[in-house]
Amino acid sequence: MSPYDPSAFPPFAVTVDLVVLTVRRHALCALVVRRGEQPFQGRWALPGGFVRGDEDLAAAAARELAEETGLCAHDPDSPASTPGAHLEQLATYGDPRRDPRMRVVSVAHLVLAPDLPAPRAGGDANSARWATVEDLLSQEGGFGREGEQSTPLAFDHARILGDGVERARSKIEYSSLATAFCPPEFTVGELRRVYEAVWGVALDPRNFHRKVTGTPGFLVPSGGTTTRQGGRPAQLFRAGGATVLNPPMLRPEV
Amino acid sequence: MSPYDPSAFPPFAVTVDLVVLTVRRHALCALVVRRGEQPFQGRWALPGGFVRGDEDLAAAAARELAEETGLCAHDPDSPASTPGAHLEQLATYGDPRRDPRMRVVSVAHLVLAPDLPAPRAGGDANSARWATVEDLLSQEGGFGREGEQSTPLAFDHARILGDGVERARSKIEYSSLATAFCPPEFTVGELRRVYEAVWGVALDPRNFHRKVTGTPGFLVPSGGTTTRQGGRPAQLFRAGGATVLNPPMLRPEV
DNA sequence: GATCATAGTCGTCTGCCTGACGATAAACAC
DNA sequence: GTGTTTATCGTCAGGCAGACGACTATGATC
Repeated sequence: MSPYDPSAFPPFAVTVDLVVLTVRRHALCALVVRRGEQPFQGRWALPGGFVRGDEDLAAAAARELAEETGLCAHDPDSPASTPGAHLEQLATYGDPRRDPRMRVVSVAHLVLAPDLPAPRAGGDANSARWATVEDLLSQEGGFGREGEQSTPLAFDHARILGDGVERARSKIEYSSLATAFCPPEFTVGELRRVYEAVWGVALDPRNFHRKVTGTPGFLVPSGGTTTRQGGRPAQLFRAGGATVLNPPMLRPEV
Repeated sequence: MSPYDPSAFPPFAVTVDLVVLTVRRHALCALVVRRGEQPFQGRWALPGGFVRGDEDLAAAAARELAEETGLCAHDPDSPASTPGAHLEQLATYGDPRRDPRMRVVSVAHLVLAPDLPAPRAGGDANSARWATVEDLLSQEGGFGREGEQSTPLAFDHARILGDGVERARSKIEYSSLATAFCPPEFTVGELRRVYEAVWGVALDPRNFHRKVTGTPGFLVPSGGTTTRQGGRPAQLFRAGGATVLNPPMLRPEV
């Protein structure tokens, strides 16, 4: 058979889905959009869309991210534009029955962003909002506290979200990525609250302070101080050049 | 526009590519096949092929693996068949120009296998062989020692292989996956040689022994001993139930 | 202004883990 | 037997982390 025989490579639709995580009010939150069309019409889903014919996967993810949030993604693998959020490929989901309409392979991406203003609705999404990961992944499917209908996420998005959250929880152990959740300048306490929100545990402020200030390249003092968290003024830091944390910052065991 | 408008989702071909790693003669080796057709005809490439229309990604990877090696993959996410090799999704590569013929998105998978007999040729591959990762990733493109032509891997397969090797190097730090390179029963020394081959470093036999035998659930004694490595008989072990190593087994720093 | 609550920062102590390395044990080759 | 190889146990010092005491500097409250 000819290598161009179409029957040799059944056509797939390829999409990108985004797990956009942030920390708001001491809770790990994900961006979800309400679906405007079938299937799963009216249900919440991860933002995403089709990859264009001449577009790289990371570019498609960055485009969708900008459409949904206005964020400019910073892909470490590509020449950096304005750094705003961390973007990395997460995993690819291709179960033949994951979309009832047709064969869709979705390349999920993970975005870690600082706390953002209210999300703006994207092109084909009725509305977008932040929801706590806890609500989204609870057995009932979430949003109880806000009075929303308690439905699980569309498609296999709960699994994708779970994978993204686990990736984030694991990556902040041995990388400096937790700073991606922080504004450009932040205090040690703010960084600690990021770890606490992502891991869902309480950390000792004194040991945490010793650890992060003692890890070379993790934090560099920016000179100023702030009192926006109350209490004694805290020193302001920026993310240092280090990307890997050695030794790592291990989660407390259960 | 209708959600079924074909122009909304340009068709892609979806393939799986395999990074099959093993340890042979104290060296980390990867499985490569010689391409029988254009493009890159005659060049070495990672094994792989098109995903079928009704096939899951992991199933496609397991099928290609069986076709190339006869190995039965053990995907931890799916109900285990005969455990033979570890298989996990690695990453997805979708640069629009990575295949000159058409738009191909390739979902790469990583396989860790014990030392195998000589590979058997797959369906559309002229021949298959093991090559050391060092040779494959050297600037010249490899195979100098064997007298082969010194050409780099086809497509973007050098990058995929590099990503797979780095994943393997990193994963054996904090998981028990190094046992996937070993036969069902193995000695501490054999396991140490796996770490040494994958990381490319020498490890202290005494500290290594203390570490792996002291990590709960990593190794369970199988009762017997062997002297197949020469010297004093060594106790035989099987892989224990633990999948994560706590505390991890960190690579020595450079 | 004194007091309190809050948050940040510096130290101490102890136990665990690791790297370096000495010593012994049990096989094989000669 | 002697030497070589590999396996295994032990010791010791240094580093790091968890637990926690102490002190500092702000705003809030009385």
